[in-house]
Amino acid sequence: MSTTQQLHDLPVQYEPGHTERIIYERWLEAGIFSADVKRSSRNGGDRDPFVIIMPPPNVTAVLHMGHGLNNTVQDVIIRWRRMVGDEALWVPGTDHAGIATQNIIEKQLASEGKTRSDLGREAFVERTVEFVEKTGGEILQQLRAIGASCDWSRTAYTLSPELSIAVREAFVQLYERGLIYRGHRVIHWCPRCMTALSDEEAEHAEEIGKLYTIRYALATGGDSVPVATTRPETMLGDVALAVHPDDERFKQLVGKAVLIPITNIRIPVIADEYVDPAFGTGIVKITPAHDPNDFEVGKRHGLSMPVIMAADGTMANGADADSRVPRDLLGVDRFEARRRIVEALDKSGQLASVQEHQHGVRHCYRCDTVVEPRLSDQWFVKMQPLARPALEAVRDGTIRILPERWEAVYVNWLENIRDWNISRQLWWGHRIPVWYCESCNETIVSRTDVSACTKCGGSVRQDEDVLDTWFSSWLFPISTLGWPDKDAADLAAFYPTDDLITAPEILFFWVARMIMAGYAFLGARPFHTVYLHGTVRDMNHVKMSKSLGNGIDPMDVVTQYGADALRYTVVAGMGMGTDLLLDHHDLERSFAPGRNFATKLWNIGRFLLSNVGTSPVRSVDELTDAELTLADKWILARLNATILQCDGALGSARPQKGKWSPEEWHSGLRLSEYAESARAFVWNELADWYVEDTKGRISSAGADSEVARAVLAHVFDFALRLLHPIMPFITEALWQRLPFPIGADRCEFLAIAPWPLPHSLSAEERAAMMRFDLVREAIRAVRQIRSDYAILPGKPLEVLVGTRTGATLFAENAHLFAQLARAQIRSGAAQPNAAAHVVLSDGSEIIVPLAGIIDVKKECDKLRDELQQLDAQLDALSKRLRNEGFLRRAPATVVESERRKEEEWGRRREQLARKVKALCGG
RNA sequence: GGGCGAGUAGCUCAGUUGGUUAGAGCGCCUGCCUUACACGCAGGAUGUCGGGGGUUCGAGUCCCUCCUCGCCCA
Repeated sequence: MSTTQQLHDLPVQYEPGHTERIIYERWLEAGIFSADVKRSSRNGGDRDPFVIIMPPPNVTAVLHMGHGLNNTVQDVIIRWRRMVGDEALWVPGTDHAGIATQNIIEKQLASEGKTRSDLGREAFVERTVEFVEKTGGEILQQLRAIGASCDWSRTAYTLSPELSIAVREAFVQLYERGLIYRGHRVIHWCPRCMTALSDEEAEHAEEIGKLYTIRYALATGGDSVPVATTRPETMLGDVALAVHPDDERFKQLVGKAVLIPITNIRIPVIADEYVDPAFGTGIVKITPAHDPNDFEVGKRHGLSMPVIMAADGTMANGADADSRVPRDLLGVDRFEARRRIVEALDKSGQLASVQEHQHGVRHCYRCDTVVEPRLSDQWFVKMQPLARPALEAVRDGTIRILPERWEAVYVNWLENIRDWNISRQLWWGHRIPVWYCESCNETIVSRTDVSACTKCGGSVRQDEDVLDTWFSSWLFPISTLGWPDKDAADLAAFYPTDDLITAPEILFFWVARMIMAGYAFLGARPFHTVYLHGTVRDMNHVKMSKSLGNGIDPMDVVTQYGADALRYTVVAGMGMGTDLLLDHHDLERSFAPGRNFATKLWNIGRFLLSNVGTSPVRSVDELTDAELTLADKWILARLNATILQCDGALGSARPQKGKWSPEEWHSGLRLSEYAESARAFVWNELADWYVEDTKGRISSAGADSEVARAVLAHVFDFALRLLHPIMPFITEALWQRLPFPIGADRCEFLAIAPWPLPHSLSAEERAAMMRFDLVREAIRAVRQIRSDYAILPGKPLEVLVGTRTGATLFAENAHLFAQLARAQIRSGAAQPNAAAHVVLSDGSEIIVPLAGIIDVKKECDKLRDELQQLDAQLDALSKRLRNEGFLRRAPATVVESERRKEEEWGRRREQLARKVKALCGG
């Protein structure tokens, strides 16, 4: 597709499937997505680097609309910066997704009647690697189809050898700095995934459960003590009952002993501030191994901590449990055990009551299984010291979070941060780089594999567990650029990066932790902007997901309507931070905005091709003021205004002084406004007015035809540049076919063509815009009359413009009336009662003689309505202008503009009143 | 229970430090196959800015209060 040979036949219909594939290939061949360290200004080059690190999708994922939206936003931004002239780098990658991937392989094995222990660790990992190798790249391939301009040569993978070095380095460094430790405590455990989870991975859900009140008999006989619990099965692990020390009701109980129902194990009643006297009966059971709060109570009181459940959630006698679990409950699932225990309590009369009870229950974020609190040994990251700089960076404007309201959520989380459990009892992931000596119990934490104890030379075994996947992804901005290699060229050229674009759901999981890692390992922010976009939902506002069956496959959309249609729809439909609503039952309707606009662009292109042709045009720079028509000046001024609007909506790409000033902070990345500005210009101004205006001019040979061709080609060129980041394919396809001035310094691709530069509007341009706007108002008035009286568009009309304000202007632009309203401008008078009348905002009048058709009553009603409305407004206005307080206190400029308004409105009112009198007799 | 946020046209949302007649897209209604485009063109309708109170010359915008909803964290 050099420049001209394919121009001649622009198909009637745009064919995205064909065009997009070819164009993407051409971009790849030209290498325009690859960043060069030498061009980065941090490396002595002449371009500012602009870097986005992609939130890595799961390696096993296939593209869904959430990815579609996320990556479209990133691509829009990176393409914009590339055109501006930055050394743009968008690093793609995938994430090994420990739990999710392991679950897939385990499911496969289950269908073969096997478990992972049947295979053994090594074979299991091997099989997973094979699976990932086969299917892993799919989502990145799909991203190419939506136009993602990533630097594929830098594709990263969290489990690659390079990134694994970073993971080990991070672990060892933090350990050496005392920020990683092994802890024995109650953590969140998923009995289905058979692994520990971090606080963030155990999601809260409000549920209606049951609150059981159970009678614990006093060991001395006599009364029983009522205890409320939502999890009666944990009773088997009780080591005490507790009351609040100040609770007068139960003071006499403290120090006495009670018997656990069913097992009759003797436990004490203790006093602890933790107990909420208002909850339940005011007496709670203490099960230190199965509740984090009870664990703290247990530690305070030196209680034993019997574990009464196995890892898979079945009842079992674990550490310290002796034989607390009765034989008939051994191996029984926790929920079944709950049912049986409740039944037994009911039979023995120890179940006092059962009430409905709303409470928070945590679920595994990967499989939704109810999480079980469980006492175990895990590795933790001490978060408070890491959080401090991350908090400071957002507070002082080093990093901005958009939309701003998420900043409070971020701050709130970091202020109450808790230590991060990074151990996962999985096989798929980075194995924890810790070895334990079998002889002397030494713990060895090492960057390299250890084969013998460094202290006694004894044999060692490596920790069985792997690290939380987020422990590798929190390093992504530094590890993908080469850390921990301090001499890595990418690190020098491209770190810190610029924007991080993701969904709010992973603000804590990932974003906050990346910021901490940036400061912890490189002492610098990983990026200056966090852009959190909304969620894709269906028409009932339910989050789209494959499993719910309300998903949309972006690839279907690309096939049917093209990537540009998808991208435009997504960008235009998504205000800052707002959700994107799409109808999965009606793709056509959902993506109509993008598809329709793409078609519109295509047709403008077809018009240009057939009317402007392909031969070179004059350069707009050499067009003189005298050559340009009012319409030319107007569209050029509007183009300039549109560039300013787009730039304004996109905002400052980076903080000018290192930190974001409040103005910069609030003005950035309003992508939907940028899209709407560009669209409105192309459609409502260029196509609806200017293209129509040029039709007559171009078809008649002569100098003016050349002027119109030049302006048309120039304006469309720049419009395509403005739209390219949003709709890269169709704009590139059209741009390649556009006529250019002879000798123009033209890039090979629109994708690397310079972003338009605006200038500030001159007074002359402003005047041209105002005059043309009046012409447009007049033409609209004629069209309105046409519509009011149902006069077919093709039927010519006569328009009388009288001798008032706009008359000369309208006469000078008679061709516009002819082209845009099929109206002939005439001077002279008409019988008032045989014509339709419109009084324009400046008092000019449009009179269309319509003898025989005119409905005088209708005309009068219309004019009287307008007059009445105007009078009401003038009333309010003059009241304001007679108000002492207003005149004294309002700024002079406001008062002045109100005065001017009164004058203008007064002029129009006068004209309207005259009209009404002439036509309606009063 | 704590924190954050939102209620503006049928729907999704803009509305910059208070200052025109409160806007946009989609949808809706009417007419039109006007030689780039019916995936289009032209015209049109639609708001007690959640309720109440206050500050002010002036409130969608600031303050108080109530109602409704959402999110995050216990």
